[in-house]
Amino acid sequence: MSAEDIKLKLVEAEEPDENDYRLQEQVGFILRKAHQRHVSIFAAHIADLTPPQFAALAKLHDVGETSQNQLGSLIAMDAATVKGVIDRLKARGLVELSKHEVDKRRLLVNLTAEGRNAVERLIPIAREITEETLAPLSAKEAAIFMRLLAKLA
Amino acid sequence: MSAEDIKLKLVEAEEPDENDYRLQEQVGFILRKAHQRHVSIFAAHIADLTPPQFAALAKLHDVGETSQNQLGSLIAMDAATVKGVIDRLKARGLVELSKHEVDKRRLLVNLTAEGRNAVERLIPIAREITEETLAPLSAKEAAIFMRLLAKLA
DNA sequence: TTGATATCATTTGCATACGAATGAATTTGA
DNA sequence: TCAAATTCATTCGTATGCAAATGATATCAA
Repeated sequence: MSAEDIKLKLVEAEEPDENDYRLQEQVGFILRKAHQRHVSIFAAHIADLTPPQFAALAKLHDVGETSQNQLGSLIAMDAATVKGVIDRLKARGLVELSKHEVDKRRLLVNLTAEGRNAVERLIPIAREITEETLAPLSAKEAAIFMRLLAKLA
Repeated sequence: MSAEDIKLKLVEAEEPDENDYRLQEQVGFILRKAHQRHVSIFAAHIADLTPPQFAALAKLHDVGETSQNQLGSLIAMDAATVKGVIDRLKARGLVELSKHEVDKRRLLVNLTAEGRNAVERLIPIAREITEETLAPLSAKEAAIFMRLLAKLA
């Protein structure tokens, strides 16, 4: 093999052909699919709430009363998105809103009794959802995966 | 320590307290955040296309003419979603549609010359997006992560 | 052959998700 | 103190994403 051939081979190995882009192997694409699969598993276990709605309820259960924006930042939703989620939870009587006495800009969000009951009933199911989502991995693999995923997010 | 205490301790270790559900540690939640981060990186590099739109173009570039539904299954989009994506690409002149001669139900999708130019120009950038998305991981970690992520998706 | 099924595409309705613009209230800093 | 900057929330527009219903066409099976 000539020096030229070797160089060619190295270049091939390092720089993939531009015409050969494998969508199915790109992180973004697989991340999107993994997320889709999770949402589907979630829906199969909890039909009447979406993952974002449950996230809002679970976080409220965890931290108690918060402003709408603050809640949004805790569950990674921008202001516009969290508003829609909270509006729908409010319409269903799972959360209630009130005005902050001191800072009149803030809208405080709280679980209602019904909302609290719902979260507490659903948390065990949410654990099953996590388990089923990770089911394709062994316990060791799952631990490694979660560590690396957290670094990416 | 009494037998009762030991049993209590074991139960605590195996069955997490129902009141202590850590949203931030659930796969679904982190998956959603990782996906959000990727979309944000994508948008910073490619402002005029979304990841699904690019996926459609890249896949068309890869496989050539396909029916709309077939394309959808190749890029993990249901019929309703892929229709919207293709409609918008068509409106921008990046793909063109035609009817299948034999099977009159099918709508064939093709890249236009402009669409082909766009994909070929963007593929190197898409590689950078993948790289930046995986940047928090070492090369070894990234390889492991991709293997495990693929198992989940 | 034809009736039951299945497939392809479309439409509607609902729920994220986010950028950008707006308005109200608060905080900062010169 | 008071004008500028920031924060909180809302609204609008656009783009996925999916369930369910519908219509057209194609395939299968009795």
